[in-house]
Amino acid sequence: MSRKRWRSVKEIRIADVARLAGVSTATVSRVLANPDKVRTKTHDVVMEAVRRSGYTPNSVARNLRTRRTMTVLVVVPNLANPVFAQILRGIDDELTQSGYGLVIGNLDNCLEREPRYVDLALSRQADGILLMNGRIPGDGTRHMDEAGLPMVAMCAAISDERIPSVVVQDREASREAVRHLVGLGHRRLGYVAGPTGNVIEGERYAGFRQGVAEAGLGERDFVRWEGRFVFSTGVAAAEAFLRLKDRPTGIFAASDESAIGFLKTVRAAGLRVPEDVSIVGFDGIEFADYIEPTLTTLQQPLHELGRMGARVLLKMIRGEMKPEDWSVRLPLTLLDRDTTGPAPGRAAKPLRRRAV
Amino acid sequence: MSRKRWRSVKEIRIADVARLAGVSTATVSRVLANPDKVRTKTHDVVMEAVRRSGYTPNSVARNLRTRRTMTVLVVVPNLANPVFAQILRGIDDELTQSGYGLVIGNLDNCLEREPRYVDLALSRQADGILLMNGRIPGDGTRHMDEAGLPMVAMCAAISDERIPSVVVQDREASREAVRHLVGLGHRRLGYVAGPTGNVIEGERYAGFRQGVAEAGLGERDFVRWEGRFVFSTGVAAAEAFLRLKDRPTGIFAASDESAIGFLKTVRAAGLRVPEDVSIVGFDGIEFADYIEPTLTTLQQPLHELGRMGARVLLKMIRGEMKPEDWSVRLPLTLLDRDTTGPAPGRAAKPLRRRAV
DNA sequence: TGAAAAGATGTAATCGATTACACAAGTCGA
DNA sequence: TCGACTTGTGTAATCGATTACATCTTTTCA
Repeated sequence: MSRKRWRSVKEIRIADVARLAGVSTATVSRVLANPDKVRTKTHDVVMEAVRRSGYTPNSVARNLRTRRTMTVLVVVPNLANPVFAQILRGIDDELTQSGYGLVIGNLDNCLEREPRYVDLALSRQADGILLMNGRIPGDGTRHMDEAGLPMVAMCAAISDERIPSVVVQDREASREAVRHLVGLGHRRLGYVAGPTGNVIEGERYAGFRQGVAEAGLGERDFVRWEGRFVFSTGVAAAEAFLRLKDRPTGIFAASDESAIGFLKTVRAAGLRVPEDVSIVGFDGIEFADYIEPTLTTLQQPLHELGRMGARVLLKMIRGEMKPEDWSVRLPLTLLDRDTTGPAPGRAAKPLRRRAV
Repeated sequence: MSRKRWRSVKEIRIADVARLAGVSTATVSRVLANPDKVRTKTHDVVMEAVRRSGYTPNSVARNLRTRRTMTVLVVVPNLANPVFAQILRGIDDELTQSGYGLVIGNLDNCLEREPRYVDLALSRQADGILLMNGRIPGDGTRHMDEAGLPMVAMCAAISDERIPSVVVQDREASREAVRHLVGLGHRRLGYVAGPTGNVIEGERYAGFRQGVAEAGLGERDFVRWEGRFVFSTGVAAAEAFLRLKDRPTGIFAASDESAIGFLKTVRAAGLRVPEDVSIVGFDGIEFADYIEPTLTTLQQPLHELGRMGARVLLKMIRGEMKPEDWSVRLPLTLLDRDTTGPAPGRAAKPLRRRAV
């Protein structure tokens, strides 16, 4: 297929620099890694040679010899979801501080792509993995676990393995969402779900049901629509909602995107929000504050989540784990905005920002 | 700092597999790379040994020996912008098809982070680079260019170098946006800009001014607000807009996010869109269809852009470039939705989807 | 001043794969 | 049955850095 393989114009090795500087390769290496282990004079000569030759160390060779890459792999289920961009920012900040690099693997919602990234790490291209893929742990993760690869789960419940987890309190937050709706007088609820089998969805749904139970409501007092954490799920759920004879008045969506999809669709059908129906989202993405009415939602501490995940992984890589690092659970904040209001035939609104 | 370095439980090398199978390492390597170059019997014996030992090749060693990584680096200015998630999807599709992997480098809007990623590639951790950073080419890119590293610019105008570019027709599309507004009777315009010095911003602004000129308007017939491609820029621009005595009626924002920020702010101030002011965005992100009113915008062929960029880079890596690959320019589509309408004191609306 | 300690540098082994080359075994036609 | 050819496998060099150890130089201090 290929006519001629592409070749670098100049390919400078450490040996070339050594020759140019009149020293051994060991010295060049030392100048670059431990400048204080060589004489100042030598240092300057070598650095000059480095500059003149335009030398850049071949990190593949270095990684082979040192047996580490100073790189961490982050597996993201879907980059199009703005939630992950925020988390990645937190991860990156923490890693950079410690001299580590970051490689992002995007699953694009296809679990079939997972092995590709798992291999990347197994084949020593990364020193550790941050898994944000909320799947039930399968063969892939098991292999990594057996291979002893440092790894942190950034979604609930994989934690029952020997894998530490850094997560948000999905369950408690979902309960709070229900409590919020019930507090406004809503007695008939709707739940716009995430992907069935997803660990995070499982937590949020569990919290929702817990809230329902605590309100003294039962299985028949709510409707559940399956889907994913995307706009179109909200649209589909709303369409189903609109076909109901006895419609819920309080909706909890497991993601902001689906909440927004729902919102748009019911408004297009002529319903008023929050007068006819109240909606609570989950995530706290920036966009939720730019729609009309602004979305009541549970804000995740995304940046902090990223930082904590990276911090725990680094500890694991360095063999510095402490017992309390094995399970970190961060609280969320309820942003009480304009898509929630009293149930039809009720009164005013409470405060604005409340910790869960 | 670190108490004890973490160590893998079992570290299986190709030599271990060879011993287990009773063959040489060369044979194991061949079984894995060219299964048809070995006897079936041998193949089975080796594969069994691979399975039993749980061997995964060390790709760092392989990369060193073969002098390639089968990996491409993509430098993204800001992952939080949904535009890039879409482009990445296209890139990934194309690369996967050719057996290449993808590493994402996020600049997070800090140009200072660029050298980190440039080094990544210079140090042979990637076989090529896709640059989406719309900066004027600086030292970083020059080094890569000199090192002969295959690289494709996915933003306008770096193309005057020896670097191929795959871009959208920003300038033509912006002209079209102005033409659209002018066609609706708007004679006083506003331009919500991207970052000054950014190549893409330059193109879009040039197109805007070209459109203005073609409409027979002059420098005093429009206002320009500086900013970046984010929500808050739109908010700030709208605040400035609201303070004007003689307000424009047709606004062109260089990104959907800033258009949405603008929209929200002017509506909050009591203006009606499009009755009082029309707004055109640029990008065609999914969100733009979920706000109210839905945003008129120029839709980029994001997936296609990604595929083309990757395709050209692969050609470059393989030394298969043809003259027409050096400059690819993709057309956009004007999505005529609900934020644009006749200038105050004019009539109806034209068609819905128009190629630029 | 001289012996021991500390400091600077060089030599060569090493990381774990791939692959050119050599060689052995098997196949074929005359 | 013999060489020519094909096929399969092993030996060892190689990719480009790092680093243990040896060696040589300088400093320190009794």
